[in-house]
Amino acid sequence: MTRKKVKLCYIANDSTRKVTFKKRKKDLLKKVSELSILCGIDACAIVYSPYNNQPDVWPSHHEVQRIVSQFQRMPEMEQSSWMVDQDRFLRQRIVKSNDQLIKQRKDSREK
Amino acid sequence: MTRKKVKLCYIANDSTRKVTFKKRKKDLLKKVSELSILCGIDACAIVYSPYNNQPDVWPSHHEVQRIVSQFQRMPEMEQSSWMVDQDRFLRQRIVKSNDQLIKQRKDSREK
DNA sequence: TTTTCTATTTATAATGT
DNA sequence: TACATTATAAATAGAAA
Repeated sequence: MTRKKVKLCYIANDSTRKVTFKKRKKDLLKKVSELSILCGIDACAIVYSPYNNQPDVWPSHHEVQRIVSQFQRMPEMEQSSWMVDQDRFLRQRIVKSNDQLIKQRKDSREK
Repeated sequence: MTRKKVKLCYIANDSTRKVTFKKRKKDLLKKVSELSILCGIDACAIVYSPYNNQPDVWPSHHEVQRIVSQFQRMPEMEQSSWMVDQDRFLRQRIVKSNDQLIKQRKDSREK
């Protein structure tokens, strides 16, 4: 993208790929942060890599958990708006169950 | 950032904020995609907004589910390596519980 | 309102140390 | 190997349509 318009495909060279990863990951997380602040919205990113056992995330691990569970409460089917009014009872059970999990994790941390 | 070095804080004006959101969200998801392709890694992003009921995500909803469940199986406490060997039973219960939730959702979809 | 334009800032690939 | 520099590509804020 500079000195040469890079082709968007897997970087074969190990050290080049690592350097690119580190730089782009940093800038990506910065962008997530900026979007969230500028627009006052919830956003998160999770980036796995062979260089860390743990993924790099934005914002904190804890906040990602919150946003992710919000995401998981809205099953894929709702997107296409089939079953929207059906199955309400079951979805409520899922939400409740998720809340319990979150509480469980919280308790576990505090222990 | 151009014509003026914008201050990194909540954009008060509604229409400006919406325009900025749409542009930056598009570019953010593009960046996630590029990082993933260039470096051959798993990454995902979830962006909520008041403009859509559903969050904007990258990659597909289904892939985000996969990455997110990978994330959730690695509790926060493991990061700081306190309680790593403690509390194993409880964590297993959480994982199991989570698996049940996923199965529940799957069943719900298939119903 | 939303889209297009563009001056300027930001990101970044290659190179240097 | 990792960090600093720099020339160029990409993103973008504000204005104009």
